[in-house]
Amino acid sequence: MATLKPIELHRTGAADLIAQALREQLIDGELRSGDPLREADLAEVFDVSRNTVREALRLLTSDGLAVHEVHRGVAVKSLTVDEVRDLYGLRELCELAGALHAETIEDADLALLRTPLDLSASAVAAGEGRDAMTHDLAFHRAIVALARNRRLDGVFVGVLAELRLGLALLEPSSLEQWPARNEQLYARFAARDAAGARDQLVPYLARSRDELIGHLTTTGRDA
Amino acid sequence: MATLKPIELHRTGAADLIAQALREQLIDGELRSGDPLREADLAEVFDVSRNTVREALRLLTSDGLAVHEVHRGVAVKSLTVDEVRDLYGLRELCELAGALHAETIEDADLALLRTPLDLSASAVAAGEGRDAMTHDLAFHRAIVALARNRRLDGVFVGVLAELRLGLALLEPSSLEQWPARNEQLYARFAARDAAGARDQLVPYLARSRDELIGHLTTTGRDA
DNA sequence: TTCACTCCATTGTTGAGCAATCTGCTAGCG
DNA sequence: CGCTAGCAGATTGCTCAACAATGGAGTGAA
Repeated sequence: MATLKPIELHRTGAADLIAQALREQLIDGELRSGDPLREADLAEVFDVSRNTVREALRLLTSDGLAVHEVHRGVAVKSLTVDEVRDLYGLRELCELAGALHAETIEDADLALLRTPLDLSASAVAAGEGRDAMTHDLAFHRAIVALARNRRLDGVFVGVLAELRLGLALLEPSSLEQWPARNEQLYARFAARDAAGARDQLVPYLARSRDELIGHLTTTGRDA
Repeated sequence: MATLKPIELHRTGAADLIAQALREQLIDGELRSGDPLREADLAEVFDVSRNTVREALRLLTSDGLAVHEVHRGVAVKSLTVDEVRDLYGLRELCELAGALHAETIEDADLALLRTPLDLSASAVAAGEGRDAMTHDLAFHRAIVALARNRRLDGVFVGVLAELRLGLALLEPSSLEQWPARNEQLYARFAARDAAGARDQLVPYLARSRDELIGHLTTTGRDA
């Protein structure tokens, strides 16, 4: 056994692949809130059977990214203002749980915070809105990961995925202030200052939330 | 329009019904961790097609109640010790979020805590282990509901559902101390004492967690 | 306008079928 | 005796075609 192939640890079926493809179209904004996801159409696009599409759609709906009404089909979820509020409440809970561990953060973990921060900043500079957001959210995921609770991580990625439904519609210009704010937040972690991180985080999230809510209420009933 | 029929607000398809039936068998302990869920068998039992069973199984796996390996099928999830630890960590987060609101709790909310408490106590007295646990968990759900965040509620019910996979295997005798401990907890809420509730809750959960972990490690590798 | 009805697109579910893959058994081999 | 290869049965992954059930849009009459 000269060389071993570590690939394909987690093989996935067609339904999972399609669900993932749809997820990516969601965060790219190619699929907008409210768009119907018709089984027959998707079956043709992905060249699979309708049954397989149905499985993929079940996955999306249980992720909370789509809604399913009997005999009326599946559509991309529309976030209401109340839902955004709840999502941000949960997001705050997750991130604060991570921030609690700022006291005892190790250098290796600090590096895991640093990397997406830099990537996000350069993406903002390059005008790559989608990448900027992806890396920004990775930064926050790294914060939550400090709590070392995989289940919590799972909840958080679910929250972010749903938030992205709305976040995808924000103007790119609103991203420009993020690097500076993230940098301030990072400084609190680097200083092992948990209370400071907390005090930084709460208004940060409140501001982000209000921005999204503002956008939702001006551009239309919901997103 | 003399009489209106308020039923069937949320109609459900066959797949949802089957998933729900399986969920109930899980909490009843009729299905134990590790049991395989074979498509053909279930299709015959529920008298539906294999495709419909597959959809139901997708739902269960995305609930975290079952695991799915490609070409090897679906089986009832086995909780590892690490997962139980993570689940309790998340559970603590949820319940503490609710306990924060003990200061401003209203009488109506207090009643919502009281009812499941009494139901649980009488179920324990009657030796109805399953009902006792159901109402006990409803009590804790009511605590989380104080945070008035539906998304948080959703996370919490998911956590409880997974925990029940292990909880179902506990001896009924270990339930007997619960009413007294719940009563103490309730007293803190009735006194609008958030800090007291918090100090009561943390060791409560730690004890419950250790009991479950102890059971897991003695009776077998995992649950 | 407002029903009532009809038609059509879409979903819900079935059943059969085949390829891919896993598992346990058996035969052969040292 | 132990070990490996390979065969056979069981199970899953996915497809396809069909039909029933439902919702929505359009049509026409009151």
